[in-house]
Amino acid sequence: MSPKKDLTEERKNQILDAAMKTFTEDGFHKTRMSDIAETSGLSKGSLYWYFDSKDSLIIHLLERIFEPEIKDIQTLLTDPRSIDERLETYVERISEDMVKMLKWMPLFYDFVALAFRQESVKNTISKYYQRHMDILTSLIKQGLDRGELHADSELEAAIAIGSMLEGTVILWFYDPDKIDIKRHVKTNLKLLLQGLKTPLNYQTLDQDN
Amino acid sequence: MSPKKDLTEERKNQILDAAMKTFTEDGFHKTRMSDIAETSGLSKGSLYWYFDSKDSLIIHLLERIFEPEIKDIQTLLTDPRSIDERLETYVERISEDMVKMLKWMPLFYDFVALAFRQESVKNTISKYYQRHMDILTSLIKQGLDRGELHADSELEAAIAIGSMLEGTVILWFYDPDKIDIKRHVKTNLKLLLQGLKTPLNYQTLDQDN
DNA sequence: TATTATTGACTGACTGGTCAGTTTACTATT
DNA sequence: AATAGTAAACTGACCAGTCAGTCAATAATA
Repeated sequence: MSPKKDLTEERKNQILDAAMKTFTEDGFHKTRMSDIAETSGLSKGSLYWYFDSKDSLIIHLLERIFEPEIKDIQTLLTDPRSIDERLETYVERISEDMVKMLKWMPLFYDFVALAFRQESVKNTISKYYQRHMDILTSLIKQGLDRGELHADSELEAAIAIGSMLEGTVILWFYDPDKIDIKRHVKTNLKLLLQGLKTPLNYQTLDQDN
Repeated sequence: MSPKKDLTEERKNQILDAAMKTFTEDGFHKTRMSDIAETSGLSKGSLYWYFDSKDSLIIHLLERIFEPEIKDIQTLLTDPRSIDERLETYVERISEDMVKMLKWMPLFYDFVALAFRQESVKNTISKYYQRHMDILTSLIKQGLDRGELHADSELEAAIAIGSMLEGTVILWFYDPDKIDIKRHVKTNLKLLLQGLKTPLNYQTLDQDN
């Protein structure tokens, strides 16, 4: 018997959209709640009707960013193709997501910096990272079981691919003109797969030249 | 002649030490100039005697962090050993530096986040990244010229190694218990070198797209 | 009318940077 | 050796704002 139609979802989205935009453009710290209010078309009081605090917006935004990305790649676990092909598809999807998210990078790095001081932010980010790595590790495990890849452990290989992905974005940030994320992620993966296909790759390195 | 002994260097260091400590512990934004004054044992006015602003402390701190690291690895360019050995030494030194710097990570990520909004911060970070990559690229070029490695370009290979290094730190942050920076950097490099020693590894890449 | 939704003026704690004035440590003069 | 002179080094109260969050009043709806 609500006396008014429930606008909660719509209003929350209005506010989160506005927060995402202003946080990205002006930075989390410089952004005022009144800026978000103005951008969202609501009043400052309404922001506090739907959200507890400025900080609580962070967690909700992080979830909005990560959730769709994860769902997308989960399908690869039951894909019938070879590991090569699937890993290639995996990093392709990830790098496409990354490129799409490039515009939100300033926002994301504000949050990473905050994660060092706020347990809740750190936990949210780590949780999604964990789910990513789980998928990647499962994929590689399948490759090892089938003898398509060679590594001491699926985790080691997953870490190699995972750090390559994360690192490429950082390098892009440091030097956007020189780094083409999609292209470099692809060549970097080939290099790693080459290594992962060579038996004995973790033993001593010196063979013929 | 100056009527007083020049204390500039000593005082600047006092202030930068205090800034580094408080920025790391409390974050750049939460740290007050009065906190730095208190920690340094000087007054707030003195801070402004030696530095223009709170922001200008960032640039000076970044330089203090990066400069010694760069000088250390430059010696590898004229080292007579094989590329394998030198690259291994390279990533070992870098990862040792990284481990030493782990305690300053919160500070560093505050600065990375700031780099998105402040050209001067971004330029300082990019400049040092550039110098790192130049050294790495030269090293790899030597390997290609001698036929010890195979890649389309020394830059591509340097980017592969560079992103792996940066990415491993990120992964450590997301999951410090699972990631051992020194160990994973080492195994990740082995994987990449394995790929870089296999001829023709970039062959089929530039066709599509 | 009862409940939910919305508003924006208001509060009070907080801060980067300033500046008028003080202290310090050295030099020059006697 | 004592004194005066001097510029650098230093101080901290103060200013002019800023902002997250509150709340009393009001609107809209069932």
